[in-house]
Amino acid sequence: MNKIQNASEDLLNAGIKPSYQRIKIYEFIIKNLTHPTVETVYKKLSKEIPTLSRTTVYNTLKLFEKKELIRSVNIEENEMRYDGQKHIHGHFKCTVCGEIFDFNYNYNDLEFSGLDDFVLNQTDVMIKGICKKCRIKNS
Amino acid sequence: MNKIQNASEDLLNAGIKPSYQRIKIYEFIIKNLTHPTVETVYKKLSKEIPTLSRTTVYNTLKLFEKKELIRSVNIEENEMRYDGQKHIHGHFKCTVCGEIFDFNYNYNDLEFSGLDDFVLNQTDVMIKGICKKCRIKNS
DNA sequence: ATTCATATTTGTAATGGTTACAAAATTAAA
DNA sequence: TTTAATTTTGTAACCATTACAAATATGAAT
Ligand SMILES: [Mn+2]
Ligand SMILES: [Mn+2]
Ligand SMILES: [Zn+2]
Ligand SMILES: [Zn+2]
Repeated sequence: MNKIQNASEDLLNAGIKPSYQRIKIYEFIIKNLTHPTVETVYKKLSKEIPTLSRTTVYNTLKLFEKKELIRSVNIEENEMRYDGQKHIHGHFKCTVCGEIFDFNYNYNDLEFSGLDDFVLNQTDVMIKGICKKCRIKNS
Repeated sequence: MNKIQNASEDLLNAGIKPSYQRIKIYEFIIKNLTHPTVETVYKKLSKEIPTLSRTTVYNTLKLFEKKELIRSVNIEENEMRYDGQKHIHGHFKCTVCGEIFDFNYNYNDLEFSGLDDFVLNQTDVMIKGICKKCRIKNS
């Protein structure tokens, strides 16, 4: 049922004016689902947009997140990462290679106690460990 | 079955030499279960230990975490928090008042897919929303 | 087309949490 | 007491992020 839309339409639907920079940043995020940092987005897009500013990337990604177009991933302790996938899923960080993997879990299986009358807006499940590749490499 | 121990014994059991500063920092963390920041620990203990250095607090809390005496909580995006409670529990951050609440969930209810042959070392469940007090206040 | 107001982008400076580092102080062994 | 090892301290550096104002782009009104 997902209507295929282009970047401009997505931005307009979120109430964001689709400027050139915003379209390019949005397209990068939804096409590169590797949880890139601001610096990664900036470096890659700078080749295409030589005048691009880091501040624009920071502000634009923050704007996208506020408008719920994308999500931020905070598993890295020092640097923010962004995620173009909006469906509920968890993140696994390999402490050896640093890569961040997606995984699925059933949100409805989670029962919380101690949060009566709280409003729950966003749930994040984060796991740290060793990925398959690194586990085998260091046999 | 938990044997009641004093701070020195806990530190020794973890392989940490119980210096004066380490004992005080450890006691503060296990007695103040409000997920304090480094700055909070430093400010409070400075009254008791006027010569205390921020660096000591940073290094000591990092050491405690590595030796699995305490846990770090990363739900605050800019500042690290520390937690003297080691049992598995989740963290809720109120986006209005900023307070961080503990909640319980059943770890065994969580079934992951996509992590076959991965080594899982640490799981964190974090929720953002509005706490009861703030929800009522802003009726 | 020109003027004007608004929105967006840009570059630089400042902020703030954290880390690096070496000197000072403490502890323990010889 | 010497000596070496450990711990603590204070300062400087680091670096991701934010603040801010100038520059640029957009769009409507005249
Ligand atoms: Mn993801
Ligand atoms: Mn806790
Ligand atoms: Zn790995
Ligand atoms: Zn609250």
